[in-house]
Amino acid sequence: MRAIVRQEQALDTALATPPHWTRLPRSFYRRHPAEVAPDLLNKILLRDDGRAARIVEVEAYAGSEDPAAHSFRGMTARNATMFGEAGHLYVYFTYGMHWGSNAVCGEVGDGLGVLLRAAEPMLGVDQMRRLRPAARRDRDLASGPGKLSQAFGITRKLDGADLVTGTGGIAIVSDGTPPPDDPVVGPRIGISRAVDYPWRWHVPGSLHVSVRGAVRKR
DNA sequence: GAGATGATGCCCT
DNA sequence: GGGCATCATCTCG
Repeated sequence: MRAIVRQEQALDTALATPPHWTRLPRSFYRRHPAEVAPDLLNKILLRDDGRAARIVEVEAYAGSEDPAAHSFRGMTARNATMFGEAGHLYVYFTYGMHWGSNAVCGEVGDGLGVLLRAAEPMLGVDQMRRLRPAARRDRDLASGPGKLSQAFGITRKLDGADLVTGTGGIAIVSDGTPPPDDPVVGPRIGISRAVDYPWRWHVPGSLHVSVRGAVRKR
């Protein structure tokens, strides 16, 4: 309990550092991920040590209506967080080496989420560089789901963290920048089922997205 | 228990 | 644009 209080205070400190950053309400996440995802563009992923990056690319995953979603076949030990309360972080491990970060959406039991695919580093960039020695340029620090998770130190330990309150040491906040009016919409990446769902969005012109132009094949 | 398979990233060309 | 690294999780038996 005391640890939770410390974490929330730490987030408050981080929120106070750049003025006027605000939390998102829980209701923001209690919608279909295809609505939440584009609204997450230009929001800010924030850690309690001050690391911050603007979200520039996302994908929606829609539970039982989406064969590509981890939650498609129902709840398992791995994806249980995805079936919990909206606004929490669902973290999974894949390809034997990469972590993926999702914001849980909808209502309890739905298994809906938005994969955070790429972000533009804003604060704490030195720390991100230390965690991502392979990145040659700053645009490589978080230009992919695995890279983003690595730059933010996101592992299984953060599965279930509350992105609304910051409990767990990570949150998504707003600096008042609205989502883009004209986000780039296209097919999702790195999946083999339901590849034609146009559920990937990114900020037009951003140099920090995972793939620009042509869609990656699989 | 074994076998298959990824919501990928890196490096090289 | 392609090869490869590398293992948790799921599924089936």
